Amino acid sequence: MTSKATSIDIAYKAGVSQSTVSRALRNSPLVNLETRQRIQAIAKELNYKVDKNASNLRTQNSLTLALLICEDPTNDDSMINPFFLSMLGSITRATARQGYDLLVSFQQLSSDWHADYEDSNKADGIILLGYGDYMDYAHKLETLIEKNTHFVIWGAEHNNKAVLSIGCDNHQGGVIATEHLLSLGHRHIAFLGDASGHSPEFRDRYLGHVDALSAAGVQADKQLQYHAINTEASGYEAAIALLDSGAQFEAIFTASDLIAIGAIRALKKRGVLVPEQVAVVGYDDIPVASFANPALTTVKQDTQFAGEILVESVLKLIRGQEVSQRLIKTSLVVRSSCGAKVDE
Amino acid sequence: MTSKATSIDIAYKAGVSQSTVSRALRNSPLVNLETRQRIQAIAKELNYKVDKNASNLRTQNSLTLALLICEDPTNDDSMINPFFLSMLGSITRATARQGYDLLVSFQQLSSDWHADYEDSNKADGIILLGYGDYMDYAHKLETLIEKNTHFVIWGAEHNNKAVLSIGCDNHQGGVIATEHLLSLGHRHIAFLGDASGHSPEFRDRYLGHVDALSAAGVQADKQLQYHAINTEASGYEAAIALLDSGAQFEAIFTASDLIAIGAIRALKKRGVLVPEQVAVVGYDDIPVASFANPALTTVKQDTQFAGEILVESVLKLIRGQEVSQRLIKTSLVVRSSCGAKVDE
DNA sequence: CTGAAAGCGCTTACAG
DNA sequence: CTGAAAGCGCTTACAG
Repeated sequence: MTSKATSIDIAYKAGVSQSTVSRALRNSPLVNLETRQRIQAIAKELNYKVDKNASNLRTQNSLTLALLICEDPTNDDSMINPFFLSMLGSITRATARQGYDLLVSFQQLSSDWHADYEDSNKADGIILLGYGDYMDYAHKLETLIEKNTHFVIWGAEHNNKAVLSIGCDNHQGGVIATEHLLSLGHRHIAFLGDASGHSPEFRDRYLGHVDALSAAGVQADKQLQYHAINTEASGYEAAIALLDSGAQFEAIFTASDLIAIGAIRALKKRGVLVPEQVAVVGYDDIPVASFANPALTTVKQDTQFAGEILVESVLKLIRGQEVSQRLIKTSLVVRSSCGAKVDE
Repeated sequence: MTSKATSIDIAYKAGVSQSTVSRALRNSPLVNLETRQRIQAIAKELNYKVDKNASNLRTQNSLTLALLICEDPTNDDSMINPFFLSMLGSITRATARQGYDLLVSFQQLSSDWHADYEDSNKADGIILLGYGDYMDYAHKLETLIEKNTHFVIWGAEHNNKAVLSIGCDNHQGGVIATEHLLSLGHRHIAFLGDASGHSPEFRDRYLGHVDALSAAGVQADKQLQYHAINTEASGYEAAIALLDSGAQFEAIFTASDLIAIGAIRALKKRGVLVPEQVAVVGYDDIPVASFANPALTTVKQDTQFAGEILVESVLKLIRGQEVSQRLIKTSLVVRSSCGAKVDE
């Protein structure tokens, strides 16, 4: 292996000073165009790449973003929330488009992640993707704020105004899902998901659901709300409990697709036809949703767009520009699980 | 924001030289234990973190790995191969366990990715996750080899011996899937997937399939092999073509779960019962597999283990240790789509 | 338009 | 056991 070329090697070959090489490679107009091109040609020929560590050290930035995915301790290690996986994809792409690199890390709630990345100059800013209950790590957020870390957090609006959050409008998502079921004539609509506030996103979906019912003159029935966390198994159990309660219902709105898929499995197990006897609407539009049987009608969170906004926002923070909370609108993807007519 | 503490600040506070601080923080036994602890305490108090750029520049390594996921141009942007997503999760974890950071990037075949990461000292080594046909970028691999980049590639064994590949034993996977179907009494088994060699992994699965048939005294029927790429839609089409051919078959083995899910959709559409009339076995055990209806019997690639081996291998390469090609055994996950008896 | 020089914050021989 | 010093490879004021 011939050792890597440095700017000094190029300077030598081009017969100029190392400073000029550095300027030329950054395409500085200070350098004579012809010299600039000659230097760039030599750099290319020697397969030269600027040493990131050296330039970062000098400029005190890293052109890198860190993505911390905070895992739900209630989930087992092996399975990551598919919704986050979509986000990961779009964030990766958005980051690259902005000329930044992306450091990815899964974090246990327990570990000492706060601030490490920016303090060690590994990243200029941090994007946090976390499960429901941000209260659990409020303390860690405090530390981040205290240290003036540039970070943005995905999810519900935060009560600490120093925290910039970007998220989809969960209330609105709950509204459109419920309005859709109402428009299909359903009046007894069950809700499967955590409505306790432990998971602010789920709670907002539930609140949207309740508000849409009220707006239609339907009183939400507390007996039709069953607790579920974001897993298929939990959705299954919640639906079984609902079924066992003997309550009357013609539709189910779930706080997530995973819950919906579990619920559908429970309904099938009990011989209940979906959507003929019970209509189901999920939330997230994860890839599985379209493969479910029947294909799941669901509230789509635009991960593509969300990833872009998230990246754009941290970058603004880093550059000291104005940024503000932002709620992204959701949309309904109508498939067959709700009983609406669609071409397959 | 109080500006970040440096080792000099700590030295000042501890009344020692900066060199001693540096040694103490790396826990060098050269430094008196008591002094060492005092320095570490001060560092903690000041929330000091070693500047990565400075230490990397000095030591000429980055303690960072890069994961390049090469996307299949035949797939649309939005959907990443779910199998890769699992791998991403396990690689991220394995990397962290080794004390390394992980840079993640999705790469278009077209772009100029080769070597950038290691040349610019952003990463010490590279893990490549790519779709089927590595021949398409053989040239880029050449460049990597030429530059003595430390990299390992996921997938089929490579004909260039300078390339280290780690992968699951696709031939064996094809064998166990087929043996299982044979054991259930099926003799006319269709194969859905690319068998052309354009995708070496799919071809090996096919070859395993053919060999298992031969071993059982069954002649593989070329009429029962239909081309499909790794998407649900392609699986659907292949199954429709198979159905339309009028050929007789009681089972289908597909080169991937996505194909299997598409095939099941096609079978249902045509009123064919799975598994009663046609048994289906997939490949990958992606998360969707267990939610499919019926739940998919499939060949599981142990992503957890694979991620660990992949990371371990690049690290060995980086350290100049001995490493060799490695084939990881697959296992069969029996669910209901094959008609075998299982408790649900 | 170009060059000499300082310095980013570390690590590590070298000397004691 | 500790310190003074060099140097990793850049970028960028400063001087011309």
